[in-house]
Amino acid sequence: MDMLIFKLEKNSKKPLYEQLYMGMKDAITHKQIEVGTKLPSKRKLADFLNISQTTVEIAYGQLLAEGYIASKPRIGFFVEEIEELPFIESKQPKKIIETRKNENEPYPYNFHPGKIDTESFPFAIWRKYAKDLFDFPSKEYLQVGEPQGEYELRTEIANYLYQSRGIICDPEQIVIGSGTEHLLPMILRLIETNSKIALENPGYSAIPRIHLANKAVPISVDEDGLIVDELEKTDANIVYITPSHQFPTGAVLSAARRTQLLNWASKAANRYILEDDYDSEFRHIGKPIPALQGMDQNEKVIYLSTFTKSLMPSLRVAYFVLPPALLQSYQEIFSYYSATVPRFDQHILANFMKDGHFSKHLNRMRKIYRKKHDKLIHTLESFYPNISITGDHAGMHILISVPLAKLEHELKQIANENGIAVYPVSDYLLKPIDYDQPTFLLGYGGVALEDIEPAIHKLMTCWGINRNTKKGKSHKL
Amino acid sequence: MDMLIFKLEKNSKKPLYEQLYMGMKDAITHKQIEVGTKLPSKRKLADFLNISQTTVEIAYGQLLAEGYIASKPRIGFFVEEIEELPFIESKQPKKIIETRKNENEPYPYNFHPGKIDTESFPFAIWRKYAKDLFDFPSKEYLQVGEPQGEYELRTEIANYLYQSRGIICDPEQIVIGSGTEHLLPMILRLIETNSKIALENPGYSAIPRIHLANKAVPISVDEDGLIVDELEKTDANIVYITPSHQFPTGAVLSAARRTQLLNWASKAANRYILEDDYDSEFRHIGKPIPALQGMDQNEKVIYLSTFTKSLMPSLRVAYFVLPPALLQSYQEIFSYYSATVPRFDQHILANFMKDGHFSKHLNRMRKIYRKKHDKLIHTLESFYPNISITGDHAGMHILISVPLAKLEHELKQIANENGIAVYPVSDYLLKPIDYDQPTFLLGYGGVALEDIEPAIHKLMTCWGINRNTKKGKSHKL
DNA sequence: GGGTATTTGTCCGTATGTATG
DNA sequence: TCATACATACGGACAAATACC
Repeated sequence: MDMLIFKLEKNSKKPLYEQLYMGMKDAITHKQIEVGTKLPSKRKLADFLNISQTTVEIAYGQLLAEGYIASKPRIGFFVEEIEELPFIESKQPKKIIETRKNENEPYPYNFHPGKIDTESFPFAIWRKYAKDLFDFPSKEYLQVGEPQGEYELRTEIANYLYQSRGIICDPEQIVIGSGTEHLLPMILRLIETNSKIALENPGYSAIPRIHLANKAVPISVDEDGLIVDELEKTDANIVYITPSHQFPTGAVLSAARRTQLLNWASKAANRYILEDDYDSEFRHIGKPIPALQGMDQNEKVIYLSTFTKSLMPSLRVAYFVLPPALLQSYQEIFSYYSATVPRFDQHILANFMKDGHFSKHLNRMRKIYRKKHDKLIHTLESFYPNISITGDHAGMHILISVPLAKLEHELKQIANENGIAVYPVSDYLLKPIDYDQPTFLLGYGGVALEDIEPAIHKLMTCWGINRNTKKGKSHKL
Repeated sequence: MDMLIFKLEKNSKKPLYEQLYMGMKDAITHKQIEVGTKLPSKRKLADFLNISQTTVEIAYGQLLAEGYIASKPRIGFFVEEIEELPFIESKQPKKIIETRKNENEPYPYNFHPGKIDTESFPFAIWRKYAKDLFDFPSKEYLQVGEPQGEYELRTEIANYLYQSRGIICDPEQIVIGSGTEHLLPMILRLIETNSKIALENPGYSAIPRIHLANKAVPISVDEDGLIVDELEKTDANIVYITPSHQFPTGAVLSAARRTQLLNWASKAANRYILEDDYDSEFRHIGKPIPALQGMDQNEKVIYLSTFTKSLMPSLRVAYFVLPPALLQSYQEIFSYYSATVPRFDQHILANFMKDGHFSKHLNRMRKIYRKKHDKLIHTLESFYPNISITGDHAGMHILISVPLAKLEHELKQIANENGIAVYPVSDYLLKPIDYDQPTFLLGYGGVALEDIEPAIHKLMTCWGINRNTKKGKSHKL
């Protein structure tokens, strides 16, 4: 062993013990030191290398923990037999084709309806809660958690739903999962294996694309929301609906339609309403629209929501609230499932909510989105009065219809080439609808406030829509 | 209308407009105002109630937004037609079943095969990576990520698979998701909508329980793993298999069966093999068993694995590796999906792996599990030679068969009452199999090293199995 | 039938208390 | 502590529909 030479650089950024540890580990794995060899004692090696005993001790300790060497107290350290994972020599050199998508946002102005404003996220607070959790970690949090999600988080969600949406529910009724898309199949399975689901048209496009293409029934939407008359003519037994702010048209399900829908559901035991309340937090005019669930006397509404818009999309926390009558069958069927959101994230979020940071954050974001909304509406109305706007008042996107004789995807292409991403409403159609004019979603969540006006001007310029310099008329409600 | 009396309390904590809104909403829903009635004008009502016009205006605006009333500009507000709400009298009052599991571990000795050793998890290092991520957070990480998962993590997984399992794949082939249970339906959909899946019997019980109950075909398992002859007699086109360490029997799929299985798959275009390599990291004797995927020349193997055993169950990170031929259809079908693991966790894990902590941790854990494994085997063999042990050599659990004339669930019950959790093999049966003797899974991941011997003694005592005090024979490899 | 005053919804500016940072 | 911003509430300007003479 005295043949081994370790290159230790005192000025390296790597600590000395790590250099020593790496050197010895390499020597052992490359069989430069025979198995069973006694290593030099801490004192000897420290003297030889002109470093402290402690440094050697740390390096040896690390090797010991990982099983490269074994310690015989008062005798010495000995090299262990290694069964490290084998390096399988492959015939061809390892070549991994780099086909990675460009991470850089290709569109300077991206009006994607799913983007949120990231400027105001309270990273510092979030980090504090993450840090707190790991500072005094519960080792139990490493193990698999409750299938419905952590009880602490479900409690906070129940409180939040009561205070902000008037929904009275017990944490037991809540099921947490990573994304609406993954909760839906659970709900479908829960109700009936051969359920037929009705969807809004246009509507949230991921739903039909995911599982249900063949069984999904499209139902039209007008300014009062889903046309329940149409639903009544189908044989669907489940309806997926966004009553507070129909996606993407922004329609609010009217009171008449609400009762009609609840009546429809009450007429058969296997009929259920899936209420997706995805962005109820952001209503720019008046109070939030009450949830359908609150009117439900017959346990026919399954309330579904997420933190995607209200906190961040990347956390992937969604949840649903089961009517008590469905609880038992849920527990029978899904006791073998496990919650899909990491437990640490669930507890970070739960603590974040518990201390009131979530509602504060919501208040902050409401203001920000309202400002962006107002700016966008104002820009469009002042300069482009020929463009009709629908679906404002709430959420993080609007719909615009432009008086042009081109196809939506042509206009989208033109916009894209000019660095602007817009999203044709036809992308959200389950069944074709003839729109009088090309219609697009403009999500303003991901566009900076100061970028909104320039972005709109650029968009209209590339579409060949002239700016109306006359002082625009005012916006009608 | 002048008959209606609204109780407005100026000093109430509820704002005036909300009191008015609630009052009118109640009146409308309870049919106290007839449909079509013209409501009093803003000014009239404001005068009458001695409040401001604006207050009335806001209340009317809210009712308008929710569709209880309609506005005819310059004429007035009119009550809309609303159906009566149904109310189905439920027989029993709604009561929520309090089913929260006791958070405290009810079993001092829990041999659950899914439990891991939590004592050695490097919380400090993990916290450091979490902290680093939030110290200089990329705001982009709040937005939705790539559907397949973060490229950085997929790169690390590809490197890891190459180095530890000899699997050559591109990060593009990897899809990350929260748990095997959620990735499986994706794979099934990818291959064929009407796929029929064959499962090992006994096998990972969650699989059939989750989606596939009616379509799943059980295939028997012997000491050489899945009996491929049986598979060939079915019309299944997908087989889910754990070749390296069959769950739960521990059998290794023999070389002969491997080629037979690959040949089976090559005989039809829609045949695929799902190789679940869930605990290949922990093999206690000899080199790791090579992955089936490495033998596959025909792009018929979809490799599936997770960090559940190797890191922690609660992180919920699983992934699969698609053969290049399936990549395109994946991207067509699932481009609208989003990855189900929070981006922050993905990056923490990626950085953790990048800096070598994952392989360090694996080396450390291998050593720990081997010690527990050896202790468990040694205890059983020394003191209870009548108990036959199978499925050792790898993973984090073994199977024991006890020479008792009782039913498995009776024995389980007895054990539970004595504070010991054991898991009958019948829990993992898709189709009943007659075992000569009651057989149980003993997972030693979650039992402390020093608890193993006392736990076994206590278990055997409560089952009435006597300790053999003769010095036990040595364990045969 | 035409002119005018009134009523109406809509829109806007502003004062006050309160919560937020 | 102080400044800011917002929710709430108030009064009034405007234009369209209506009623009245």
